[in-house]
Amino acid sequence: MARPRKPLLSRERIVGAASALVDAEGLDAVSTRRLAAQLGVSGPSLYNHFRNKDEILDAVADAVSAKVDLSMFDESDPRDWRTALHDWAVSYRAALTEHPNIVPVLARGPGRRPAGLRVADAVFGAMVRAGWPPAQATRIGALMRYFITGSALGSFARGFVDDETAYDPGDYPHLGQAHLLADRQEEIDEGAFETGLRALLDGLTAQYPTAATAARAGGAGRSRADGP
Amino acid sequence: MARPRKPLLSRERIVGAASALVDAEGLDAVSTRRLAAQLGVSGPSLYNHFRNKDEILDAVADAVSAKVDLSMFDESDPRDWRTALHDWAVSYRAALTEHPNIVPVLARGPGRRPAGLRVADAVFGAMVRAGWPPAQATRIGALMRYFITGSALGSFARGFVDDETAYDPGDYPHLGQAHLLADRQEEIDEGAFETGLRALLDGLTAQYPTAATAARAGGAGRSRADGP
DNA sequence: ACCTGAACACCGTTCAAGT
DNA sequence: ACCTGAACACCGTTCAAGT
Repeated sequence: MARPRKPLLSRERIVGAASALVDAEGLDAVSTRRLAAQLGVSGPSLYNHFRNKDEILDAVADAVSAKVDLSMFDESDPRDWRTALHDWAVSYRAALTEHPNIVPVLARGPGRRPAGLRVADAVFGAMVRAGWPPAQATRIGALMRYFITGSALGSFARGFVDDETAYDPGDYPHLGQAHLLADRQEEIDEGAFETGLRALLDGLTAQYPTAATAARAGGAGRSRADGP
Repeated sequence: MARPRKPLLSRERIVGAASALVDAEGLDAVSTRRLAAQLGVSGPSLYNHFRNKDEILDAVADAVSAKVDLSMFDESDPRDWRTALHDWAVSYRAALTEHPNIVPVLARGPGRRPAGLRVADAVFGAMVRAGWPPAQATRIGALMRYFITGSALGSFARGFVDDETAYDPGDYPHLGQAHLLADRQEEIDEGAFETGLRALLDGLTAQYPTAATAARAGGAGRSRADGP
């Protein structure tokens, strides 16, 4: 065929097909050859649009980040950082659990993908506006990410086998009911997420700088070390 | 050569060589052929000891779980669940950051690997002994796992590029200092972990059932739904 | 610029054959 | 039981050739 008058491919089409393949069959099922076949082209064509396969998967992950709702950081009272952080975390987790197979890629870090950066930017900006010192705002963005991606990645309950004999009481004295976890996977993971999120927000609320502690810490102003 | 009088391989030798390869060159560098070459055998020999490559990587991950210190759950005052949970989390994270390349495998879930199960068993048992209702103890084990593996997996700072021009202020109004994060990776990730761990423990302390709430919740005793 | 087929250097896994 | 080489059906990526 050689070069067609109108390009057969685009980054968007490739990312769309790759997303569908990841969702349907998992990360391991994505090969450049299979992906190209679904797009009706030959394997090497993809390399006109992406440098390599990893870049395609990064773009798939970033498309998920792009779906995370960030409006709560603009619209709400900037002083109510707790509610905004809560609603964002729930929205973020929902976006990830809709596409669980790409989470390992997404969890590799936010720093090089535009939508992931937009998320980091929004959280950091909102926390600073709410009165958190910049160094703490950086930490909050990071630790929330840890918890959210960790919960989307490592389904705790999914890891257990639905087999009463799998967990020998001699080896695991407290796991007598563990085989029941497999059945109630979603409920348990969601309960753990909610309990953890509440604990995190309660704990952060307790660390929120009052006027007194802010005055004690103040004076130096924002330094180079406060990031990002 | 065919069959030697003394086996050339063992599961332990294979796991050891695989661990070294993962640590030195990353997950992608592990192929059955390279691994076999380092062990002085041909590729298919591995299949006499493991069903497939995934099982080898699972065993590598489990070897890391086996290094997590669990003694705090036996030795300390069972009422001091907070200190035990803290020390365990620090020990767990330390084990993971020593072998960051295997964390994606480990994060897939604890349910099928013996050392991972031993960890889940110890945490669950200690929380129940400390007075947490079983359903909450399950959640605590899960949410702590989320946070710890999330923090080991997705280094927040590592994701940023050390390039002042990489973060356009038009796109990311609050990320003016983001390129500085790359330099101070370890410090930032550790600070975020510590801040988050403290927040989680503070928040859980606030949720710890007092005698009053325990009495209110009591009566039914432990039910099938409390897992695990 | 954007596609193609051919080619290179790999993969994971199966299997019959050897001791 | 435990290793081997050969073989199968794949990979990601490069590159010259085509329009």
